[in-house]
Amino acid sequence: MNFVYWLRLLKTLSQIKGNAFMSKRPLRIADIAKKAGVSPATVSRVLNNHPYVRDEIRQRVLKIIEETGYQPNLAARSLATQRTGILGFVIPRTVHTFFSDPYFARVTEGIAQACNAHDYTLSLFLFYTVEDERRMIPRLTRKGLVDGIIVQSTHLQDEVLMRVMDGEVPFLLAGRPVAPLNVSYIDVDNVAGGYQATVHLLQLGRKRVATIAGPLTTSAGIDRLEGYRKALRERGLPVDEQLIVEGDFTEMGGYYAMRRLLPLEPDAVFVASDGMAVGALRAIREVGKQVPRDIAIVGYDDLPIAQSTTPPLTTIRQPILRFGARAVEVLLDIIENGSSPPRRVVLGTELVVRASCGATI
Amino acid sequence: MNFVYWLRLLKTLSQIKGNAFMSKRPLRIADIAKKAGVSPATVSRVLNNHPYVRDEIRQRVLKIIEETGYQPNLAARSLATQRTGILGFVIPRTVHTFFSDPYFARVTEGIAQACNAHDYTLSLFLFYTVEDERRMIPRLTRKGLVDGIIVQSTHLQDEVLMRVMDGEVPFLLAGRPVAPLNVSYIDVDNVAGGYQATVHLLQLGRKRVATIAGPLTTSAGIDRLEGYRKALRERGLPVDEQLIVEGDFTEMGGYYAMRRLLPLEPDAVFVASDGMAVGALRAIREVGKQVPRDIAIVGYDDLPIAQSTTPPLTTIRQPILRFGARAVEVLLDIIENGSSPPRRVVLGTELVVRASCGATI
DNA sequence: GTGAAAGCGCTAACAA
DNA sequence: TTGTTAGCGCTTTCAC
Repeated sequence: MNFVYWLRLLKTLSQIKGNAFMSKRPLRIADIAKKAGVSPATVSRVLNNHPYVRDEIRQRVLKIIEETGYQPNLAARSLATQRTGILGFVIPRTVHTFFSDPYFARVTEGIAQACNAHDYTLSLFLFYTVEDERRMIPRLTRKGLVDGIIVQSTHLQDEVLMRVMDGEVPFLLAGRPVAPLNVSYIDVDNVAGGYQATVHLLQLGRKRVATIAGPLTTSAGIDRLEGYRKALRERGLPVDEQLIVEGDFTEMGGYYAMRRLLPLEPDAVFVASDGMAVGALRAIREVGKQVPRDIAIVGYDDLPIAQSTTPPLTTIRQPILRFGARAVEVLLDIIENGSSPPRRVVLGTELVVRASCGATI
Repeated sequence: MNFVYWLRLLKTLSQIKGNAFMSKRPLRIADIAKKAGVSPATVSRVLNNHPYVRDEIRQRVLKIIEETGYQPNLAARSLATQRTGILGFVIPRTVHTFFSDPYFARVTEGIAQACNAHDYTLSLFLFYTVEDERRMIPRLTRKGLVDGIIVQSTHLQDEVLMRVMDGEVPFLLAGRPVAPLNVSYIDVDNVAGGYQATVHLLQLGRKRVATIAGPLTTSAGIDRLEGYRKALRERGLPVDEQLIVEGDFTEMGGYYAMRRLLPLEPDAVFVASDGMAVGALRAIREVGKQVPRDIAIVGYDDLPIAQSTTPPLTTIRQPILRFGARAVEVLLDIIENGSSPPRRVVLGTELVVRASCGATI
């Protein structure tokens, strides 16, 4: 019994059993048409919910589709319609916190849910090296792979953004671009968020309010800091540049930023992300100071972790899931109706008071 | 100047500037062929690195492709080759911790990196509702969308798994299936990991070693607990079922599990994930006990957070990134060479000693 | 309402 | 080595 014979045997067996070991040829639209005694065009109409199909025939076709488990071949459909039903979510190389910042997992979830709801498939493009970007971007930006792209906003002049802008595929930025580009974006009102947080601390009577900012190469970092400055300015308070330390949205970054801040004896800190706030709490605990008694803390994001720190974090809630969902909706709108004029969607934030700010609840 | 006129103007402008505002028709292979004075077939050969193309011609074609920025239409290629160049990563609805457990973000990263390296695109299928699954699975399991699927292993008899097994698309389970199915999977040696952790605690002289297990509906939960049992058994120690508490891989779950354990006064706990360990540490801190003096802790995963807890976590390191990378490799192998015989890949674990176990380093 | 036929843009077998 | 040609499976005019 030689190998080829054995292979053929297996193949036969698998066909008899009808399992997928070596699968028979998938059904095509023509097969369904024949079984239903209609033309492929009619089956296609049924598939795509076109009007002008006699109801009796529609039912007959649907029944056969149901019985056979027929699924249209998506590659063929894409070729014919010039649509793939896939949306891309792109994280440029310069966003190195995709993993360490739970924020991104959450946004991804929001986008995924919205894709499910709108019957789109989500493709994730995580770039790590220049080589990754060089190879994948050209595909991404040509028709035939994705119908639209959500690009995570990042450093000024990021190459990914430039090339996506230059491409043929509709796109939307997740996060305001740092430079004032004429593109569509969706963002959270980070200035308002930073402002809310800082005002809250000031209203609680704190005198030396410091901030651990996000990376000042990102609009989120810049805007939250701007909100902080605005709050001080409006109340006629001086902005002490020493009390502003830049972090990188990671726990470690928050820890080290807080260590730099501690000798300056702030009595409150607005930390521009919950992740960094966790690190800041650790730094404070290590020197034996108490939160909120000695130092009050307000974070940003309202990730689940904010409820589990000791003490629980007062924080600025971003509607992260809704952010992802809206991003998909806006992108679909752009795909349908063109990218002009650019869409600008800004979602609001909300102060969530817990224990770390020292407010009596 | 009415609206239509204005639109037409913009369109003209955009064409002059050559930007993508309203893009001209993308180039096809025939256009390149004409410019190069060869046939489409030759261009195709160049594109696909076929031999038997005269070098001079190859260069000429490549030059034109370069100049024009031509990119082949992927839908058309997919239709012709019956390959899409897309791999799917599926998270069934019953895995509700995709967001809260950083483990998944990490695995996703590993898979994404490997996809980049192998020139595949990654599609993410996060299911939340039965409805999601009902609608998306049939697509997923028919040729034309993805070339292969990585399915996150989950509860016994999960519907997703059943339907993927029944489909036409090659697949690989991430995580041993709970039931002994005749399918390919990749897993970490969780029994060995649980064993290592428990033995370590016993060797440090701990007498009442408890465990916070993962969900016992998952193979990871089951196997890590089995490792714990095995360690006690081998040393002739009794397994006190009271000292085994089931968690859910979340921080909250770890917290509550530890609260149940505290009255039983264990002097050590093997916690089956770092996330749960963070919760356990919090519960211990709240009752004023000290780690590792009163209670020693060993976690599982070696996520970055393990380095930032107080005290830093001794833990079992899983090669998560490598797990994702290997998963892709094995899946590609299955796609190339068929799913029979089933592949079984099991990666090793490693004990990382930090402070929480009380070992003098 | 329905069917015939012409693509969608690429690959691959076959012929030259 | 290269070109010709026939699909890949679906949608969509256009005619009936």
